[in-house]
Amino acid sequence: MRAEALKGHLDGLLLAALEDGPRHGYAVKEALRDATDGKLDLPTGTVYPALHRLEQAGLISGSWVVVAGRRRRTYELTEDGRRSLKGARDNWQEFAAVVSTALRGAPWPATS
Amino acid sequence: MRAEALKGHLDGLLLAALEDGPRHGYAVKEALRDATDGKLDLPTGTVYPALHRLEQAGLISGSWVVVAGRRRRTYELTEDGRRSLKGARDNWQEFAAVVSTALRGAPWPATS
DNA sequence: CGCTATAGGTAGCAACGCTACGTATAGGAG
DNA sequence: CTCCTATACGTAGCGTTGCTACCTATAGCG
Repeated sequence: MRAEALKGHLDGLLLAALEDGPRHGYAVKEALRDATDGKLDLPTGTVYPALHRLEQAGLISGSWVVVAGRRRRTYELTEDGRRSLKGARDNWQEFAAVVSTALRGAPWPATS
Repeated sequence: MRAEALKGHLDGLLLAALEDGPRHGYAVKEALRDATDGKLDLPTGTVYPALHRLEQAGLISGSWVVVAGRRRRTYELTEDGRRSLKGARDNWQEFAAVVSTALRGAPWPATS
């Protein structure tokens, strides 16, 4: 998968991974990997800063938990986050439709 | 459409717009707009630099033409461009499938 | 004569995902 | 006991890239 391809679509994926309950960052990364059959294996340097952005934006809220001597930052969706996820899904639908149409090519208006 | 959404997907769209014959930059912009029912109305500041990039990369080749006293830069796909377009379509298919899957959410692995 | 559509262009910016690191603990392999 | 891997979090800096805002110029119409 090309590096730039994800730009602007990552946030929705992260929100979706938190939709059915709280998860910590590493688990989000794994959830996305598992759900996509390994095809979406995000580097941690992508996941953590993105989660920080989302928290900053108020779309998720995080809290520290200690499990088996390891500290975890657990995130859950806020109400805004839920709304944003819905918006992200709608946007994706439209975006995908537009790109699919334009990429398919035909029928182009006659070449002038 | 969110600004960042297109990142990494523009090149394929431009190549697709040139698939069935040479077009100049402005016509490429119009072709994409018309083909997507006005939903993909790229600013010229996006189109022209992108075409320059594609020419630089050897995916399209351009030449100046004068039509009705107006100079036009007409582009056509190179062989590399045709290959790249094919690759872009394949990548898009995979990318769209992955994002659609992850965005849909279910079924996530059990929350640990 | 002014306005719009057509046609091309650039400079500079902002966003954002990635690479390459660094820290630390738990647990199994040897 | 030690080493290695998986788990878990983090940041600095970079490169790409589309966009905003602007500029130039011609054709054609009111």
